[in-house]
Amino acid sequence: MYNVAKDVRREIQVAVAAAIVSSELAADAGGYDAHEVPVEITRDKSHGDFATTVAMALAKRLGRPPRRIAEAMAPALQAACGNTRYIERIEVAGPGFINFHLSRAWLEDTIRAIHSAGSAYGTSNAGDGMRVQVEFVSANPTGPMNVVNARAAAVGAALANILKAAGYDASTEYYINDAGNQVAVLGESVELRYRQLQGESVEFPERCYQGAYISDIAREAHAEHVEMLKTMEPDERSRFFREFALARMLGSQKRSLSRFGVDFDVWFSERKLVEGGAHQEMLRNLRKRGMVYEKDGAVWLRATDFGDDKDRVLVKSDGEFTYLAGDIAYHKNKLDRGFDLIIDIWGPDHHGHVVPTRAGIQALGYPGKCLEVLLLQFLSILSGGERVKMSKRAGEFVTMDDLLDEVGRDAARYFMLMRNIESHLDFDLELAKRESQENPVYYVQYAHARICSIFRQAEENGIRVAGAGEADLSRLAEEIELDIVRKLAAYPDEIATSAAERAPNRLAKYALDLAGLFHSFYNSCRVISDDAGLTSARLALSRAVGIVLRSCLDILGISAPERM
RNA sequence: GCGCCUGUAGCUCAGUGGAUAGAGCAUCUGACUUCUAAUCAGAGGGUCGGGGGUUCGAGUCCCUCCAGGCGCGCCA
Repeated sequence: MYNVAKDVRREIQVAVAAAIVSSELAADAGGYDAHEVPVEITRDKSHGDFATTVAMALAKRLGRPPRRIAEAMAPALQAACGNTRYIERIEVAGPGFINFHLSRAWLEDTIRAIHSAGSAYGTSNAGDGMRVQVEFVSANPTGPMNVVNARAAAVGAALANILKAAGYDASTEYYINDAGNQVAVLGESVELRYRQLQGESVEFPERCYQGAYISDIAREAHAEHVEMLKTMEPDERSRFFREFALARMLGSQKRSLSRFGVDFDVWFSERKLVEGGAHQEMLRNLRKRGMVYEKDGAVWLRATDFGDDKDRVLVKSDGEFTYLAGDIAYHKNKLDRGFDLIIDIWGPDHHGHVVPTRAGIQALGYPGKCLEVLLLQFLSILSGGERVKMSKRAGEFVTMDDLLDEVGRDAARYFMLMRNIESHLDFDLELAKRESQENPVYYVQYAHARICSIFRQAEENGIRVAGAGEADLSRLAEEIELDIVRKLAAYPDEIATSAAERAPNRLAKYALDLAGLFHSFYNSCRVISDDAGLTSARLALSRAVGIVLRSCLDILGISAPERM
């Protein structure tokens, strides 16, 4: 009984379906499958605990007003209440809602369910074990991790956790762009700085990476390999700088991500893909399917067959593969690994690649819906009320490490997650640092710390903390107490919805709302009092809130401190 | 020109076709002899960018217009 709301929903669905069949509506409605009955937790508790809009949904089919339909079902439903565990009474309201008022049993069962499920509470099999890969960040290894990467990291990691909690078989992947031209430019940039360090007067072209980190790597190369470098031939030396710079950049990126608390199941190297001949294989496959043709010395993909507005070049007239070809080969590789669904998180500047890439996998014979691309909007950093100017080319970017130094992991994570992914995010550095009521991350963490504090206090006072099974939960009678349990009961739904909508921000909002309810409760009700029975019940409630808050914070990648 | 995203309270934003559109901040008024005041209680504040449409019902879906951001390479 981990998910009481689900049991309630089922009970209502069965009762409604039975009511339709046994009422005068049966002739017109025909059979009605219980699973089709829409049941939702009401937003406003004056409308009862749950409600169905089935009467509105049937209005068209039956050709009568929804309110009449609801009224026709009401007697049978009311009569059926006696046979259910949870439904106490029903009422028809508004344009045709049927509201279900439940007995307290469902709230008390919810608390007990949370205690027995512990950290597993909230999980479901909504995703039905679907194999999903989430690929995110995948930055070019040509500069340090920056704040845009940080948003992608926070969102991707949280999304993967949410999918897992909702019953998807999710794994995370980082694509290392180690094969492209930009790695050569990176090596060249470091080598030129190195030569400048040696006193040579060489020009540093604009196409090279301008950031100070390039010189840092050059200094490291000098410190560690100066003797060896002296003996190298020019070609050999260029190769050395390319590999050395690449290794240093990757190391630095992994270190930053790890500081941020984000790790990946798979680090996938583009170079390995190229060396394995994936591009040629893809091309052979497309040729066999008649999906490519030659024109102007290039090889073109028939992308227009799949909704693109023009065909796309896969092999340039100089014989090189395009970026798109690499992307298609990579996605073919992913799908061949057995994933049912690939979710890519890209920047909005790549949105033009979505249709061509999908066309590519469709041309290879995969359904287009295997690939879902989430376009994560960029963010601005605000400092002193001003937008901090960032330019990738000039190497002027607020780095992930700067952000971690400034505001810390938890605040950074929360701020990255609080917005809808397709909304621009203004990240206010001063606000994220402030330890005050303006800062939502501390608000949530503080609720958790408070709960821990209550249990410490209980222990010091020698109060025996009973399990939820023993506590007399009927003692919870305050409105705020019941509001909290209603919120806790909605948690599994909340995770499932966040997963289905790919919306981690929903869970961040949920955590904030739950914390708010708890703070309100804390200020109006004493948990530990002379009344042992009431104390026991309130401790059980507090523990349930603590379990759910911790679960939310874990999923979002934020720590749940025991003291603050 | 075409495509994608955004437009909701002074500010930042929630809001899976449902009932009287919500929260935080900011502003104002109150609450620490208390299990943590990084907290709470209360107040004010809205033509959901404009206009059409779809239907029992639209902030939500469709069309159109306006405003802002981004993208439209045999670059990556």
